[in-house]
Amino acid sequence: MNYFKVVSEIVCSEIRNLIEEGKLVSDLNLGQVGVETTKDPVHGDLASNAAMVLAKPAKKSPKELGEIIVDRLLKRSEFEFVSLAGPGFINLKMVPKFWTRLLPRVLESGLKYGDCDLGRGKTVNVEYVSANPTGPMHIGHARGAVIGDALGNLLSKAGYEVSREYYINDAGVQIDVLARSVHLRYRQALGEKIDKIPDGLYPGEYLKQTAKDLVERDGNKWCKLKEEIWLPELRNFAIESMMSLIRDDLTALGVVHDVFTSESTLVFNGSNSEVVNELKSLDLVYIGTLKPPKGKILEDWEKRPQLLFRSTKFGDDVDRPLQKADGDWTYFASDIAYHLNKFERGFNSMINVWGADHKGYVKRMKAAVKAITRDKGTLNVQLCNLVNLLEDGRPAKMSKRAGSFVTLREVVDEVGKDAVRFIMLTRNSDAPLDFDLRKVLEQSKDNPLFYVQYAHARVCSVIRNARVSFPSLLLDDSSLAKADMNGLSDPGELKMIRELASWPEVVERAAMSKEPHKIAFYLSDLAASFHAFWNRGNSEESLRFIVLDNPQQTIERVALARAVGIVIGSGLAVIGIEPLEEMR
RNA sequence: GCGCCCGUAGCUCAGCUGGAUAGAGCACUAGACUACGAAUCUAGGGGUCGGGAGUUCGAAUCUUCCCGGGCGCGCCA
Repeated sequence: MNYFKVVSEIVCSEIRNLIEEGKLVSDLNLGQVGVETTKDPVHGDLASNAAMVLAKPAKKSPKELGEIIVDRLLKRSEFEFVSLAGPGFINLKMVPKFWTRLLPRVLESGLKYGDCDLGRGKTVNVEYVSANPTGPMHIGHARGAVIGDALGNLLSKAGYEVSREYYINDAGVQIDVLARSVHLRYRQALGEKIDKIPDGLYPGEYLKQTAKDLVERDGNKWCKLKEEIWLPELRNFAIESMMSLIRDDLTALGVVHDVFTSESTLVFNGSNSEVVNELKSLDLVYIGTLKPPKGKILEDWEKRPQLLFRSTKFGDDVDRPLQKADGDWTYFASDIAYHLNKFERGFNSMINVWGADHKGYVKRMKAAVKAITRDKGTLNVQLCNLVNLLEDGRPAKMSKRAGSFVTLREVVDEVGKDAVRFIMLTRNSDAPLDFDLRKVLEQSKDNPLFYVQYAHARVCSVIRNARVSFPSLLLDDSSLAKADMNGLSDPGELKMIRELASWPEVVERAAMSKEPHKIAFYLSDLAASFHAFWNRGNSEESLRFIVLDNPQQTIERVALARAVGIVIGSGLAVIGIEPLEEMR
């Protein structure tokens, strides 16, 4: 149920009637006809562009056509007024009842209100976080984690079957480095004196625990052996240990995944060579030499023939190497195999949430997906930009522990997971974001999470107080849904209802553009309308939610408040936050 | 040099995928509490939407060229 569509359909059906009656030419395409909200209330609630977009094909001026359509719409009971304005807008003001009858629907649907069938049950794979298993997560990872998680929630609200996935990059040389770093800490744990972590190894203290766990499991078994002997086992042990760290971090943030796919498993199964053979058979692979990039000095550049994928055939700027000089597959080759693997598991539609530093990688990956799925699969990449961690407007001090950065865990412990989640969604994902550790704890409207939660808490407070003032009234959702809502006619009330009415549209738009931050913006707006109306009750008692001498009005206002609460809850659910009943 | 992203109020940003007089918050100014929780709200000033040209009924939005900023640019992941 999306009222934009309802009204748009009313307009279209009247136009179709006019066509049938021969008053308009028959070959009009109504696809562009729609309605939108108006900025200025004097223009009514909604405005349709019908007269403007159809003027040319109808061979009439927008004004002429508009008058014909307006004439028809005036006969309908849904509108309080219909008028032609400006360059040809058809302004529509709905009768209050059109809005108020929405409330029972919200109350009955509960948190499901706003769900839509945009996805029509189609499956979509959302891959996010995929942080290298070489250490705990930091605040930058958290942004991708939250965006991916919220996007998953959003798409499933919009009717998609969502699978959430984490790709474990456990095959590259960085894992060897990790294993060596663990071995060093391991020897240290067994009493060897280590003065300084050599360059090129991970210095993080978190590896001490991993080493301790290894000692506990295996004693000094790996201590004196050659690297060739211990490397494979320590790799596995280290990956396991790091992934358990990361899983703990994700849990602390409330981020979930359905599937964890390991790169090394794919490599081990030969998926990489398979996929390259596949590309060869499609004649998309050749041995060639790339030109050195211009405008960038590469000291160690040498001309070298390489195994290249013809990504330029699919819109990339240059062809891309699949194999390294030492014969290993490039990360790109693995990634092609991985995306084919996703496709073969039934995901035609794939979304990856990546850090903005992977921007240069997007074209080649899209090209590869196009090639390997023979254009049946689509890849969509959501890039997320940097997070600047601040403290009172200044860059936050880095953790004192050597070789460490501010970990996600430290931030979550400091401000809570809900604050992290909400703030991560207060900016478009590809814009850099300031995250101020002080501000997110402030109990003021500077802090959007607080502002939204406060509105929800006030809703709960209204209901609690109404039960005390009117012990005999039934104020559960289904009873409220039966109330006659005709008393709701104040502009502030109707504004809130219109906003509630637009929630399904907001969900649909956010899902279409894959921008979960739009949900956060919407919630702030809705909260503002609620706070505004609330405050008018301070100076004008008749505008309070609870009107002591008027139980009927109280019921209707409580129903409205409750509906606001439901929609806030529904939006917070997308973001992954539990609404609060009180804030004391 | 090439590719992508960005430039909107003093600051931080929205702007519903081309709509009417471009909007919020912060800051500034002036107001509203014997409280349905004032942790909030109301009002006011503040703009050549980086610049020029184009597309059309109509452009912050689309095209193009400049200016300014960010990121990326074999064998790292």
